[in-house]
Amino acid sequence: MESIFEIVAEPNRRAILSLLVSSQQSVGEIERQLGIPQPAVSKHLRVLRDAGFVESTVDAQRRLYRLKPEPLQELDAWLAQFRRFWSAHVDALERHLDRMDPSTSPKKNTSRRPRGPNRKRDKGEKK
Amino acid sequence: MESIFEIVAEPNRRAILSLLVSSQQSVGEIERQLGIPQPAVSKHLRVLRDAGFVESTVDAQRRLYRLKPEPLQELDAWLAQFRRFWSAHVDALERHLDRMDPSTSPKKNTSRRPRGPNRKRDKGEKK
DNA sequence: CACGTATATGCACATGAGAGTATATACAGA
DNA sequence: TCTGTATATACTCTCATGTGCATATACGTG
Repeated sequence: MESIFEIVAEPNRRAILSLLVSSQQSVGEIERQLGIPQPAVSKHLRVLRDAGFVESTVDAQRRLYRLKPEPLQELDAWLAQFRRFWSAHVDALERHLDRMDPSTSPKKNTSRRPRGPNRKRDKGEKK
Repeated sequence: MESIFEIVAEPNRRAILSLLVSSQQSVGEIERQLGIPQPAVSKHLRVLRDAGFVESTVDAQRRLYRLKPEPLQELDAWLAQFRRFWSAHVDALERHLDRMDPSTSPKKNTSRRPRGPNRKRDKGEKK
């Protein structure tokens, strides 16, 4: 199991992660809430822990699992390269709609669209 | 091939997406830049197109592929549920560092930890 | 029309991963 | 120590998927 992307590709693992975002859970609690057989839960948790998505502490016979942020932030970092791209698309869509029906887009500027060489989008992101 | 997560789990597909973020490319250009055999490129592009990650236009014998934003935004939307979580972790780290060495963190608040009701950890959280 | 280029597809194959079942390990309580 | 609970692991099976290779299709040019 190589990349964090493959880890997250599994639906049950995504469900587990979504469960853990609210609070830590024991294996049994995860099992009951998701309806996944216990060995499957343990195996997925194993994968998630090896990849750094979760960590566990021991509470008697129970193991309490909780989220760790780093791998998810890595995902976010990979996705970041596309944000500039799709915000540009939103801009284009807005301009398009603006041309078709001015009443449907926000009234920020009722007149012409602000063309020119400097269109600042990207809300302060670096680079 | 079900979910957008499985689509993105494949390293070559991620490479293709990253290539396309700068500009549209033909199959041959992708092939050369990534060193992937042409049938493999075509197959991955097929998967990406079926999932809505890319679209293509015909230019003589070439097909020019370009990115589409929606599936990537879906990924982003899924990740969104964890942002609150990891920003809370950053806060905790800041508080921790603040306690250890006040000079390393910004001077916004010099006093004790300010967040009042924010401090409810999930210690007693159960059902 | 024949040929070269560009891309897509069909097929066989190997590999890896998730599911299911059974079992092992750890712990608490009587 | 025996028993029940909680979790982990081992093993097998099945299936999907990526790859390689060959080939098909599409298009432009001479």
